[in-house]
Amino acid sequence: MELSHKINNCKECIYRSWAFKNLSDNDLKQINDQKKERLFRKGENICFEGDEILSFMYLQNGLVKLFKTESNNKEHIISIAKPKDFIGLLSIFSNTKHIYSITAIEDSIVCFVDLNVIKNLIKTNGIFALDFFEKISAVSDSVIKTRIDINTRQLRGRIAYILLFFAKHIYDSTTFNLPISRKEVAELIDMSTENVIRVLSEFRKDNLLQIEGKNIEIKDLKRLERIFELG
Amino acid sequence: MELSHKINNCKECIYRSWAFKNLSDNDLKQINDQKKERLFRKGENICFEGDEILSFMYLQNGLVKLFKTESNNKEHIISIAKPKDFIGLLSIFSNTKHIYSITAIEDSIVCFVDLNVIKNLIKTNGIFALDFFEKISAVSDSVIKTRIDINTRQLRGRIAYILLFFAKHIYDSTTFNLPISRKEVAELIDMSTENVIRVLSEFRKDNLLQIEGKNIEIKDLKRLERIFELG
DNA sequence: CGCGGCTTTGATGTTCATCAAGTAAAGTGG
DNA sequence: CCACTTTACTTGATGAACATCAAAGCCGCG
Repeated sequence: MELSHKINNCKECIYRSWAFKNLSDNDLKQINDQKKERLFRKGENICFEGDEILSFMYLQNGLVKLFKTESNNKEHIISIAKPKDFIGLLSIFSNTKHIYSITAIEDSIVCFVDLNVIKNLIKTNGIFALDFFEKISAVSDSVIKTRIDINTRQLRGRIAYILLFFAKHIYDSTTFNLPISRKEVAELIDMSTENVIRVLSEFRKDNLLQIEGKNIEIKDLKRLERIFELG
Repeated sequence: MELSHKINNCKECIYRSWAFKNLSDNDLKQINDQKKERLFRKGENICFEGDEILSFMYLQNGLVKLFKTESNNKEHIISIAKPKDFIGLLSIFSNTKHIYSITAIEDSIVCFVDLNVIKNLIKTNGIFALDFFEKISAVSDSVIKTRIDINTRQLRGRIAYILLFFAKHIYDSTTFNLPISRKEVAELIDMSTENVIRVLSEFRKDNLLQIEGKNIEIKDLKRLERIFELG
């Protein structure tokens, strides 16, 4: 990952196409003048449950997890956000405090835009408002869809899901380095760590996967997809 | 329920406070002129998965369920919407077709507003845009939170959840008529119909509930809440 | 080097879905 | 309105899916 490349001008930001394509130079300047970019190292916290929401947060690069700490001190991962995702979900409009914690699971660059600036743009630029909501709606809908996909399946289907998720949506390759621990996989798809490991081993023995620590190669994509489909 | 009372003027609609409080008389007229209200009888379908999205739908009265039909022809209920909820979730901004089906589980009045009128208002009335997104964000966030609440609990906790949901959020009473069948409860909280019945019987035997068919009285709210908390 | 957290495998018991079978309730057509 | 059919409800018995416990190896880190 190229982290030394610091984007200083929104106008030239490669992610501008996202929801900001219809901003005038003037509106864009509003964002550019006060936005802050920050690099978070793998494992670093970006925000905590209960923190005041001050910014709209946009993931430029890397990978982060949204999670909740349960009463028994266990963590439950809600979703994994990838580049171009806005992070923090919709609570930024309906809450004053973050309802989830966010941590980088790979070195990540997050762009912070003052929430008031965004709100002001929504008020004054109708085209932007629609573009913007189209995008953030898609993210929220996909979180709901994912939770259902996971919870209506049993263990093998869930593991298949998460492997396909990383292969297709994150790394666009059948070979990748799993960015999270077995324990975190468990927290993400609601199963025990032991069973995550067991099912992965089973898949390896069945020649579906090749595994060396965090390094995973999907050797039979078709069959893995079928396991996902069948639940 | 008073279904003969047809609301003809948005200006006097008791639900106007919702997200439409800051509309000028002129803007309100735009909505009023083309909105359509319709009564759906218990069991009637409001829309199907795959239908084109033409309207913003707002539940004035009654109760509806959002669900998906799985490949094995089983239904999976995503959420139950109550009066003042907009129904259809956020997909209305990021999709052209409904991703869930919606059916009335009690006689319900739904108000349909042409989606283009809403989009136009978002474009031209910034205050409205913000009010509006604040409300619909809250609904989406609550769907996500609910799915997590349910799926991180085991059977007794899930049944406790659903009983408390109806008692607190829908009927505001510890005595109520369960509007859905045991089977639908099962589809909503991801468990088998038999086990829904079993846990309900168990709660009855433990003097937590009194049950006569669909009629349920919560006799020990505190203990039910504790069961929910403990999972 | 040693400690704590992650990983792995096996053994055990719990939770839960499924199957079966019967009763009650709710539609449906004559 | 009644016989008939279907759908909902209920309970028990069984086995599958899964979490939990236990023990040991591994790895990174101070």
